[in-house]
Amino acid sequence: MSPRIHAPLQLATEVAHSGRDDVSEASAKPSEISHVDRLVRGIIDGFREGRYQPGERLVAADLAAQFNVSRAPVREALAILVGEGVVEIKKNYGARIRSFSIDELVEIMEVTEAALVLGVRRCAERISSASLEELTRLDGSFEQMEAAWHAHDAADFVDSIYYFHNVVNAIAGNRFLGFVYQRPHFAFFNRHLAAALPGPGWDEYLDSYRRVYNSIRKGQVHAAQAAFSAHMQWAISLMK
Amino acid sequence: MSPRIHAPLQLATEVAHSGRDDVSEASAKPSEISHVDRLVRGIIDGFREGRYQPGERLVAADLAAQFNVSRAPVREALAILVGEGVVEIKKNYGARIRSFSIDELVEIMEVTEAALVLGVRRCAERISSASLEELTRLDGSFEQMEAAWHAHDAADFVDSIYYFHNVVNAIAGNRFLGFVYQRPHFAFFNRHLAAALPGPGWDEYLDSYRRVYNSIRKGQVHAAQAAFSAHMQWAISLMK
DNA sequence: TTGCAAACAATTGCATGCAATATACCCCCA
DNA sequence: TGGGGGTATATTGCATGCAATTGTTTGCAA
Repeated sequence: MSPRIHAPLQLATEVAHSGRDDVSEASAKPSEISHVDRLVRGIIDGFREGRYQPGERLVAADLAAQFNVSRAPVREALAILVGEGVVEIKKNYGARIRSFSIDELVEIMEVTEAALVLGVRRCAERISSASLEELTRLDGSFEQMEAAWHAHDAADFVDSIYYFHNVVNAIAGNRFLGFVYQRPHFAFFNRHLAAALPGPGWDEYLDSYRRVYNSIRKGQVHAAQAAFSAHMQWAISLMK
Repeated sequence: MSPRIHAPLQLATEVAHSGRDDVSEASAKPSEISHVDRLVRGIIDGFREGRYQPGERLVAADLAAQFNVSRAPVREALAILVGEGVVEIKKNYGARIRSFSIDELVEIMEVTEAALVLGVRRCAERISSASLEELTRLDGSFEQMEAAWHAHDAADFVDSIYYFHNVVNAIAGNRFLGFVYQRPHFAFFNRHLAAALPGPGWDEYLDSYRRVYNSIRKGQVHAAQAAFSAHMQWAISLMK
C-alpha cells in the first residue's frame, strides 16, 4: 500500500519560482501536488538522471504502474510534455522521448543564447540592488559549477549552469524569462548538451563562465553580455 | 466564427523528427486530428476571437458539451494550456484564462524581442538565398499588415505581425525559434497586445515595421536588427 | 441587519472500461 | 533462406463513474 514513489525530488535546478504562480501560491503544502505535476517532474527527472533514454518507448500503462496511478493523469502529463516538444506520441504504439540531431541542438542553443543574454544583461544592470540572499545564491551557483567542473562531472556541470542561469534570470527581474527558461524543453535540452561534454573545450567552458560571472558581479553590463555571447558562439562552433 | 483571421499557420509547427524513425512510414495521410488538438486550437482561437475573455471561468464539462466530446480530452487540452501558462486551473472551481498586468506584458515583450531579433537577423542574412515562395509569403505578410493598418483593425494588425514574424522565422532557418514562437503563450500574448492598440503610436507602428521589412528585403542585417529592436523598445516604453 | 456555521451543489481529480487500430508476430510458400 | 499476407496483440483515444473538495447558499442567532 505504501506508494513508495520517489522522494520529493529536490532538484538543484529548482530555483525560487519567480512569481509565476502569483495567483495561487498556496502550493506550499506538498500533499497538494497533483499526480499530473508529479508525473511531469518525474518523467523529466527520469530523463535527466538517465533512467529514460532518448528514443525510448514510454507506454502509458507502464508509467501508470511505475508511478502508482491510473492512466488518466499519465495521459495528461504526456499531453503536457508533447506540448513542450519533449515527447512525441505515436498512435497505438506509445510515447517516446525525443532526440535531437546536432543541427537541432545548434538551433536550440542559438535561441537559448538569444533569451539568456537578456537575463545576463539585466542581471548585471541590477546587481548593485540585488538582495544579499540573491547574491549568496549567485555565488553559490558558481561555486557549484566549479566543483562539478573539478570533478569532471558533465551532468552536474550542465545542471549547475542551468541553475546559474535560473539565478541570473531571477535577479534580472523578468519573470517571463524565468518562466520560459524553466519550460521543460529548455530544462530537458540541457541533458542532451551534457552528452557532448566533457569534450575538447572542457577547460575553456569554465573560464568562459568565470568571465560572465565576474562581469556580472562587478556590474559590467557590456562585458558580461559580450562574454556570454562569445561563449555561446564558441560552444556552437564547437558542436559543428 | 468570423473567418477573417488567417488560416492557422503550418510553418515550423511540425517538430522535426528524430532520426530514429527508421520505419519512416511516408504517411501522406494527414492523420486524423485528435480531439485534444482540436480543443487546444479551439480554446486559443476562441480567446483570440474574443469569445473567451481573460479571467473567464472555463468549466471542463461545459467545454466538453461545447465541443461535443467527453471531459477526458478536455482535461488533456487544459493540461497543455496550463503547461503553456495560458490557463490556470483552480481545484474544484474551474479553469480560467490568465490575464496579464502591464508589467507582465512588458516582460513578455522583452523576451519576445530577444527571441525575434534572432529571427530578423538570420532572415536578413539569408534573404538572398530565400526561395521565391518564401519571398512571396514575406511580401504578402507585409501587405496584410498594411491592409489591417489602413482598416484600423487592431486585431488583424497584431495577427498580421504575428504572421509576419512566423514567415521571417521560417526564412531565418532556425526551426526551434519557429517552434518557440508558435508556443501558445506567444500566440496568446498577441491578443493581449491588441487590447492596447490602436493607441497614440498607431502611425509609428507601421512605419517601424516598414523599416524592418525593407531592411530585411535588402539584406541589410544590421539595419533590420536595429530597426526591430528600436521598435520594440519604443513599444515597451509606450506601454509604461 | 449582520455574523457565523452548517448543509448543499458544483467541479475537479482520478480510476476504469471499451472500441478502434497500428504494430508485431507467425505461418506458409517460393 | 527470404518474403508476403493474415491474424493476434498491444496500445492509444475517448467515455463514463465516483469520491474528495471547494465555493455557495441558506438558516439561525445576536
